[in-house]
Amino acid sequence: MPDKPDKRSRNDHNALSVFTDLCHETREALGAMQQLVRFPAGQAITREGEEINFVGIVASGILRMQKTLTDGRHPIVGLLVEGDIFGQVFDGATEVAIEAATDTEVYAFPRGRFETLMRRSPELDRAVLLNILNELDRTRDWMVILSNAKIVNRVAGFLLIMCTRFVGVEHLVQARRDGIEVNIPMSRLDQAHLLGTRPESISRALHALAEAGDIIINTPNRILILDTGALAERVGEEDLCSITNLKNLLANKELLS
Amino acid sequence: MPDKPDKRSRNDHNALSVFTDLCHETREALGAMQQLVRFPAGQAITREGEEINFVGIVASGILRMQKTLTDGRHPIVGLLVEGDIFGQVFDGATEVAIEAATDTEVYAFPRGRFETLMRRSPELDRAVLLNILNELDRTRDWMVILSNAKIVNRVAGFLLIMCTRFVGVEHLVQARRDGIEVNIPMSRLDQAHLLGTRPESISRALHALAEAGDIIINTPNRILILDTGALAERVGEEDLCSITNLKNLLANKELLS
DNA sequence: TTGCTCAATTGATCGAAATCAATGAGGTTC
DNA sequence: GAACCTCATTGATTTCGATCAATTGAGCAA
Repeated sequence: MPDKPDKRSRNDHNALSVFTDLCHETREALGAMQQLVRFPAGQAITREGEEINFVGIVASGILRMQKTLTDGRHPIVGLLVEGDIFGQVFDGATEVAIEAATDTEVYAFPRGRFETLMRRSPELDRAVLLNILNELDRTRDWMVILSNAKIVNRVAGFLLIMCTRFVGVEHLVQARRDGIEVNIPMSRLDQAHLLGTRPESISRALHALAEAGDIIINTPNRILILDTGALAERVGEEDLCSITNLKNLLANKELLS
Repeated sequence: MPDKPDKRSRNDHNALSVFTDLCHETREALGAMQQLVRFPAGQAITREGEEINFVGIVASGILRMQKTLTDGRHPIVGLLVEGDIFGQVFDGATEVAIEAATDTEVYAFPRGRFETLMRRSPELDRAVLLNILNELDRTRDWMVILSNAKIVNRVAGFLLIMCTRFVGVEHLVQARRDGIEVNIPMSRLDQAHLLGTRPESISRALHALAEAGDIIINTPNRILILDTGALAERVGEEDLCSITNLKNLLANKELLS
C-alpha cells in the first residue's frame, strides 16, 4: 500500500489531533506503545459482545458500528473516522460490532497500558472523555435525522453530516467552485442501514434532491452539494454538526482545492 | 408536596446509587454541597445552548432531552430518570433542551465544586464516565428502534425500553400475575416525538399490539405487557437494554408486587 | 348537573415508502 | 473480448403512515 504512514504530520483537526494537547511525556508514552494495524474493507474488527484487548484510534478510513438483529438486519449506529477513539474503555457495556467500511488504518494501544496511562495523565483521561461526549452528540444527531418522516430529509441530513464529519479528511470532502463535493464511502445498502430504510429509497431520494437542484450526482458516491442551506432546511436543524463550519469551508475554498 | 425527600435510603440500583461505590469522604463532600430542587411537569430546566451552573442528578420523576427544529418540531433525544446525571460536565458541546416530563426532584451540585471534586476523586470521575457511557448506549438503542420502518415495532421497542429503564422506580413498573404493568409518564404527543411519528399512529400501534394479544391497555398510560418475547421479536433486538433483566423481574414478582 | 377543555381515539383520504421485479452500468475474471 | 457479478437505478404495485376531520372520554369549574 502506497499510503504514507506518517499522516500524523497534518494534524489540523483530525488524525491524532486528539492528543496534541497532551504533554510531551504522555505523547512519548503513547507513541512507544502504538502499533499501526490495517483492515481491508469489509473486515470485522469486533463482533457484538466480544472483548478486544486494545484501544484503537482511526488513522485513516472509515469504520462502521452496527448492531445485529434477529431478523438479519444490521442497523448502523455510528461511524468512526480519522481521529476517533474506540475500544473497551469507552465501549463499556455497549455491544456493537465494528467493521471496516473502507480500507482502514488503526493505531492500536494495548488496553492495560493505555488505561494505566489514563490514570497517570488527567489530560489523556479528559481527551477520552471529550471523545465520548462527541460520540454522544453525534448519536443524538443521528436520532434527530432518523426521527424525520420523509426519507429525502433524512438523506439531506445524512449528506450534511458526511460533510461536517469528513471535513479535512483527504479525498472525502473537497471544496469546488460551485459547492462541496463529498465522497460517500459506502454502498447504498449501508446508507439505508444507517437511515432506517432501503437502498431503493436512498437512490430515489438522492435523485429527488438532484431534481430539486440541491445537489449533483457526479458518480453514485461522489455528490456535489450545491446548496447546504436548502439541505439544512430540510432537516430542520440549523446547527447540525455545526454546519457553520461548512460555510467557513466554502468561504475558504483555497484551503482544500 | 408530600413526597419523602429521603429517597436515598432505597438505593437498590437507582436514586443516588451511582455514588454508592464512592469512598466515605467523597460522599460526605457531595452531601454537603447538594441541594434538592423541584420542577413541576412541563417546566424547562435548560434551553438549547444555555449554560447551566450546576450538575444535576435526578432524584425522582422523568426529564426529557429534546432538540428544537426550525419547523417547530421537538424530537426527543433521550429521557433522564432517577439516578441519571446531567449538566455541563457531560453535556459538553451538546446543545439539548431539558424539560420536566413529570413533576421532578433533582439534586443539584454547584458546577465548579463538583468538577473540583471530580479532579480529586478518580472514583467520582469514573462514575460520571460510566453514566455517560450508559447514556451513549441508550441513545444507540433509540437509534435501533428508530431505524425500524414499522411504527408498531418502534412502539414495541419503546415499551420494552420503558420497562427496563423504569425497573425499580416506584409506581412506574410493577409486576403482575399476568405480566408487567408499565406507567408511561408522557402524552401520546411526546411518545410520537420520541419515536419520530404522530400521536394518532402511536394510538393505533398500541391498539394493534393489544389486538395481537401482546399487551392490554388498562388506561391510556398504564400498559400491561403480556408477552415481552413477542415485543422483543418485533424489535429484532434480543438484548435491548438487557431484557433478560425483565425476565428476572418476572421470575421474582414478589420483589415488586 | 352542565358545560368546558384537553387528550385519546377512530374514521377516511392521500401521499410516500416498502416491496417485488427488471434493467442498466462498471468492474473483474478467464 | 466475453461472460459474469455486484451495485445502482427505474418501474409497478401494495402497504403503511401522515393528514384532515370528527367523536369520544376524562377531568374540572362553575
